[in-house]
Amino acid sequence: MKFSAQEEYGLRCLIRIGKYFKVEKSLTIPEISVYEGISQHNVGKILRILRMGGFLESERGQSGGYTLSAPPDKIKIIDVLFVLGGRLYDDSFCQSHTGMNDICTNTTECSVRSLWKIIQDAVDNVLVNLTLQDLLGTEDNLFSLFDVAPGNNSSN
Amino acid sequence: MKFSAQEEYGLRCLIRIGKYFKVEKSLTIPEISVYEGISQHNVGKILRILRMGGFLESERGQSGGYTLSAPPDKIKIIDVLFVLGGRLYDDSFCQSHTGMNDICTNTTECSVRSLWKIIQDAVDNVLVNLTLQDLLGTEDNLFSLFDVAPGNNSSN
DNA sequence: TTGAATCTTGATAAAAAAGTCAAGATTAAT
DNA sequence: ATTAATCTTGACTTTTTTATCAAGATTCAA
Repeated sequence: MKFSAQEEYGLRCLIRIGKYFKVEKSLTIPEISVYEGISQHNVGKILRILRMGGFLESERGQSGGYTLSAPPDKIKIIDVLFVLGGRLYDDSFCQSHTGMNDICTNTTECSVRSLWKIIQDAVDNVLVNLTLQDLLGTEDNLFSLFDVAPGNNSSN
Repeated sequence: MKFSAQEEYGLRCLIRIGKYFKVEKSLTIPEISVYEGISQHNVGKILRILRMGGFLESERGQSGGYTLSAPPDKIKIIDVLFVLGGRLYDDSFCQSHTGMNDICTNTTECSVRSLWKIIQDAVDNVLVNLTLQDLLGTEDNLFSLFDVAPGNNSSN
């Protein structure tokens, strides 16, 4: 169970652009590349995905660059992650045999699918109200939303 | 955010073997291959991982095969998934700069890491008390553990 | 209108994951 | 002992994901 590089980099680029929303400054691919340590080509590729997903707007030309297509508190992280990396469990998978539980109980596949669905629900529950705005503040702000102690990295 | 094929197949193989635990029957690679529709070679590769992780025991020879190394209610799914596919977020990553929140707040990387950690915690919370035993029953049994309606596949 | 800076796109290359293969080692039955 | 059935291991091939490249299109300023 892993996040893809696209999810990691995509979210970082979006946060980076989001930090400049309130000063109405757009960011260029070279700028983001330097800030995030991702190659320009890769930044371009990732921003294309975010743009086509409706989260960014771009302007060409000498004074071009990328800006958010909506205020940070209107951009839902759950939607962003879906565009960047899909979902763990897609309901449509088992729609073909909804209610046919006699089949599902005999296949280990459906036991596993059920577990994936439960995990997906747990993740959705975390993300459902989370917006880009929540990721623009300090780390502490984010943790406090979920009652997680900031410095609880086990030992040390 | 995806589960790997190894996680999916590994869990299915483990559940399959677990279903025979109470009748004390071992399963062979060819049997599991047929049951789960996975090639024999791939089953062998996956079972090796589970065996080295301590969840399975194997016996060679003409009457050989695989059995659980412990009763299903003693095998924690969280441990199985860790061996099969690692974790979303590893605490050791940020241990090097615990408390240095002034750095973390300036890098988008740490905003994202914090989100990964929160999601990992949510998943752990689902898995912490889940054992293989819970996956051996019917689909309904599993859903009832988490208050999920069995037939809630949105529309249809 | 020329040039420089930018985004855009499809094709290509590199890396990682998944799956396959072949040869070997062990065991039990005959 | 011999044979047949099994697990074991490392190497190999294929597929998917990730990252790079090159050529093009757009915009602004001088």
